[in-house]
Amino acid sequence: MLQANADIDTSAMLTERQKAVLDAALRLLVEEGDNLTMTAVARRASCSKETLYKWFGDRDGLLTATVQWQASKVRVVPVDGERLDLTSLTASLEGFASDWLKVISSDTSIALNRVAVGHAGSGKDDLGAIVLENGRFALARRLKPVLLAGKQAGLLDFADAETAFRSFFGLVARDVQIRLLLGDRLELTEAAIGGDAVRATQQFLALFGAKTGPQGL
Amino acid sequence: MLQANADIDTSAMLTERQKAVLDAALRLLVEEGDNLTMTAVARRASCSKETLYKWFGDRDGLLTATVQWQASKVRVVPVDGERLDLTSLTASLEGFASDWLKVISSDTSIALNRVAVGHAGSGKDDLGAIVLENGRFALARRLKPVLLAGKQAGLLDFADAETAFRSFFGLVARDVQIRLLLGDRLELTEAAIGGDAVRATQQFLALFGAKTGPQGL
DNA sequence: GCCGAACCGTAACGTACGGTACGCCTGCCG
DNA sequence: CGGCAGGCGTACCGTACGTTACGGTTCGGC
Repeated sequence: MLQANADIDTSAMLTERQKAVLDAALRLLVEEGDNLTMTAVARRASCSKETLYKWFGDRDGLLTATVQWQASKVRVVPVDGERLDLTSLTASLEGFASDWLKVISSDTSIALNRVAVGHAGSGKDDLGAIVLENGRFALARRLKPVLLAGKQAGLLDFADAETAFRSFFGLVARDVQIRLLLGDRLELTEAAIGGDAVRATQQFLALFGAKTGPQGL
Repeated sequence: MLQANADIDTSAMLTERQKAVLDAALRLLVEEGDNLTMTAVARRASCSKETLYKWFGDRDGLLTATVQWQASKVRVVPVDGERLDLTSLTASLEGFASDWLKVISSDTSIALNRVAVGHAGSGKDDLGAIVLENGRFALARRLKPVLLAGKQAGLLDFADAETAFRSFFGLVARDVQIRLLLGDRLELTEAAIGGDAVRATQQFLALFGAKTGPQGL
């Protein structure tokens, strides 16, 4: 389930003009939320509605193209799972936590998640699946190799990488995402994010750190 | 901020008929999502649209009344913070975790959160604030006395009840709520919820349990 | 039995918006 | 230079839905 083949890179077959149009739609989505109109997109992008329909089919097509376009912009570099000690593992986890908090508190992420959640009710399109695939599941794909390497190096101890990841996810995100989506003002400064990242990492290490660590004497 | 005086009990000044109408609207909200029409509500509730407008002002008024009505139905009993030992504290925490997972995975909670998130973008009404107030913040109000009692009894150790609560929240909910809101199929059986509740509680105790516990010899 | 208020059912109105058609301009190709 | 494909701007259509108006019905009070 939840395949949604959202990982095939559709951004390759987009002309520069089309990308510009999608960027305009994205900005408008951040400003207006789901109640953006085709006319507004056309005006903002300085193109005609007919072009929008020719390129994207209908309104839902434009929305999914916009979401996929944003997703394609944050492709990530695979981590190099080489020589791992406790400090490098800690740094890596803190980096993931900090990045993730920055993402989910960004304006565009909030706007995208809002429309995806709204559309998830009436299953017209797969916005929810796309967002999930490029958000939470992409994060898991990136983080799990690190966790497994940490286990291999004897630094971490867990039975299942999936459950370990989900606990890390919970420790990092806590109630932040749902509060932001529900409109709670909750300014996350750079410093607060950094603090949360080290706290979450410490807690995760306390839960899943191997008993036979460097302090094992 | 986020006051939204959503805790004044408006359900007292509702006639039985009005409650029935709101129940119909609620069921319809679960089925149809945010795209429910006034006509549909009137038909389902066997009342006239004129009555809907007379009672609730406009569509947004009906929506907020529905959300508040649902919120008023889950008023909770205050816990008795008496004689607390580790087993009773554990049981209490597991109860909170299990209840919370049951709530956020229920159809009505998902539907309500979906519309509230959708409306949070364009601040026409305060659905997001209401849901937040009766969801996450109500849980905090109920749980914090337990945490403080646990600290008082020497069973827990934390500096700030708020941050301790948020960690507990993260350990319990993890990625469940956002996945459900985004439409991920994710059936939580009674057994799975129970297992998650004990796991989350154990992890929380591992993080915040006092070092000088019953095993302190 | 009668009155008025509340309410039901439904028809009607206004508008916003998705979707389409058409005229015009511009740049490319032969 | 003529045609033409692509694209802009805009006017237009159809429809769904929020909102209002109105006639008919029930019901409590005198």
